[in-house]
Amino acid sequence: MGAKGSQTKAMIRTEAYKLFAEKGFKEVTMKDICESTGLSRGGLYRHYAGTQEIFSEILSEEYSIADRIERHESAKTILEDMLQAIEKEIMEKEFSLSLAIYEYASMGNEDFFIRIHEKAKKRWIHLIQYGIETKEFQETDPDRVSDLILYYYQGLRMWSRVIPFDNRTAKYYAESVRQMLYL
Amino acid sequence: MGAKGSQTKAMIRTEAYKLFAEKGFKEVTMKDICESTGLSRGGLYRHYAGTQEIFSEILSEEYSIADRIERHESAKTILEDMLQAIEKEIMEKEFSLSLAIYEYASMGNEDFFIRIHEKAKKRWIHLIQYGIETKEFQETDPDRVSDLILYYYQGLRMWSRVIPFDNRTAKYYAESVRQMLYL
Amino acid sequence: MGAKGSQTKAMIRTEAYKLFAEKGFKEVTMKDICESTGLSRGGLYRHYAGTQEIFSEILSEEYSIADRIERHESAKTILEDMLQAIEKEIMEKEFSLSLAIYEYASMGNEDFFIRIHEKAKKRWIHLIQYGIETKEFQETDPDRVSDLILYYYQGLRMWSRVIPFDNRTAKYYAESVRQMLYL
Amino acid sequence: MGAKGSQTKAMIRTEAYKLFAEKGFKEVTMKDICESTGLSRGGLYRHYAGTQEIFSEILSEEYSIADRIERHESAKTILEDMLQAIEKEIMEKEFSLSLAIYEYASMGNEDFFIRIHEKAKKRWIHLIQYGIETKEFQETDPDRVSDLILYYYQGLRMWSRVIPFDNRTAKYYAESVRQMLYL
DNA sequence: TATGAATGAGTCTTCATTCAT
DNA sequence: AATGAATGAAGACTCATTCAT
Repeated sequence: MGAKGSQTKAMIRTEAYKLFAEKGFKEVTMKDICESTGLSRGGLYRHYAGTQEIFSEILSEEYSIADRIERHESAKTILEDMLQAIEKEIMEKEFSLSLAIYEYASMGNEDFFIRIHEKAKKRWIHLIQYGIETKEFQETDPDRVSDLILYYYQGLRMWSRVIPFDNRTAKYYAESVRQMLYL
Repeated sequence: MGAKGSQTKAMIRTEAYKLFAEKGFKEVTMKDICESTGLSRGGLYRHYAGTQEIFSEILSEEYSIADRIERHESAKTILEDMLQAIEKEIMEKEFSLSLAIYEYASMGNEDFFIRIHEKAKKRWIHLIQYGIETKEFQETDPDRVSDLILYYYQGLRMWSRVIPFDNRTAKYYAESVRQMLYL
Repeated sequence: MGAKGSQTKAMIRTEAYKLFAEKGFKEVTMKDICESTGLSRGGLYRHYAGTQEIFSEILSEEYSIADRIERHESAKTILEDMLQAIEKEIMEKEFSLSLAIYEYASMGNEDFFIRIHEKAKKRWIHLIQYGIETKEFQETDPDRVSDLILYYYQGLRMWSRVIPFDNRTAKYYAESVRQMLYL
Repeated sequence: MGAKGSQTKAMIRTEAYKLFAEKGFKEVTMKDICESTGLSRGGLYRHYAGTQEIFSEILSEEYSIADRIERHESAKTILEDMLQAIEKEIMEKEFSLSLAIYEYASMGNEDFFIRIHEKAKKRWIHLIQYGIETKEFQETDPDRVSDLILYYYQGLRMWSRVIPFDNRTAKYYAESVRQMLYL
């Protein structure tokens, strides 16, 4: 695969991302992607064998970005950075793959998401424990609180597609997390 | 519509429910429902014009049940009843329409769900305010806390389809809500 | 078949007539007729085995009426009566079965229409010959002129469904026929 | 669309023409056309979205041919050419789209035919006026006579599908028109 | 006679996928 | 690499027709 090929693949992913964000996973067809990219049937199939393959590459990209979050000094700084990132994501619902991810996961691709979820949970547990150690956070059960933080976030993320949010809703999230953690 | 007709319709809904719970909304076809019910194509269409119609009748049933929750004496009793109902629902994921509902809502049927959500939120706000008045609950912001309770629940409900929960996860929910509210 | 039965049949024909006039023969379904008459599927089938059967009975009625035209004294009087009847029919296009008849005839029922046409032609030839004898009409070829009169009429009748006529068009018909025949 | 594509489209039109001529518009299905052309369902739909689309392209071809009739020197020559073309068409009923056109027009596509009819009428009126000027034709009302010529032709054309014509019938048409026009 | 539930065949339409070019 | 024609399977939907009641 030469340089041109990987450029085309990247372009396909970019276009497909928009479609998945808009319509979820199940409703996007190879035909749709042909039309968005301007490629012919055969041309598209040369790069990707189906929507699953495209979507799973998009996800890998997504989550490798999610992993890139770096560590700062204080637990508080890290927390505030994370909250800010989440708030932004919730409000930019037009770019959210939440429906697509959920559909995809429900179609027999649970494993990938279990792994993602476990990773995310570990990160939160880590952070909470660290904050407790540095006396920045309350003494709480890190396992329980990370569950709350994660599923609350998932709930928000999902329904932001459906329910028109004012930014109060996103603010509440940050506030609730702070109340759970800060002294 | 005679007795036989409405029996058949009820049977169709029962079978369709299982399919929607299993595969979500988009993936269920009229053909699937034919096969599950043992009806012919024409026979099914005599009763329902499409999956949308069946699903929306199932939802109406569902939510009219959800509305039937009555009021008890103390805020605490009501809360515990609600938590128990939720816990049960999360663990019985095979009966959950969550994916189907989410897909259906995302397909241009937002209004119905906004209304449902508003109703549920009002119910929680009411309960929280009532608990504060009776000195059973802490002084909190009912709006914010009800958001947390609702979206956390939605997140759990959704991902319970995908992530294998131990009952710790459901217990955490109840515990977190209690911590947010009780003195 | 009791009195009630033949009443129901007559009612079915009346309703079906409207449908055939509106949509032609091919497009009318037994279901349509059920709905128009308010009868159930089984109820309708008890009386008629299909749209063909209904339509052919309607036609028999139609043409037995057409045959009922009586003879008057002078050729001129008879001609004027015929022209008037035709003019009326052309303008009342909403009651015209022309499309339905044409479709029906083209579906393997030619014989019936050939007979009808031959009868009509004979009638005109007769009239023209009679008029020539009584010196009311010009000496023309009755065979040729009756063709003109009949097919011109058919053309008008058909396209009156499609092309919006002013009554000039119908008047022209009468005028042309008069020019062909009168001295 | 490459050369192969437009060849296939032409082939589809050719085959569809035969079917429309044989069965009218309403009775021809995409499946029929698949079978005639030897194309698969998807293959056919790649070129045409439905019978309407195919038929309307066939009509455009038809009538663009009809428009191609050129002007000659004398009114008489032109008239005789026209009559000959018409006579030929009437006798070649197996190639006549008359039923199909009539059905199609009656299904809400009146406009197209009104325009066609108006054009044809204008052409006849022109010719008649020209013939009167050149003293080749009698002084008649061009409007009225063109109506006669056109609707007589339509009537003939239609019923030639149903009634077995001897060529006398077609000859009569020409003769009648001549009698109406020539001195 | 009449009802309306049910059947099954038929048509429409869309897609994933393949393949010759 | 890319095109776009073609396939065939799948699903939606409609109807004529039958049958138990």
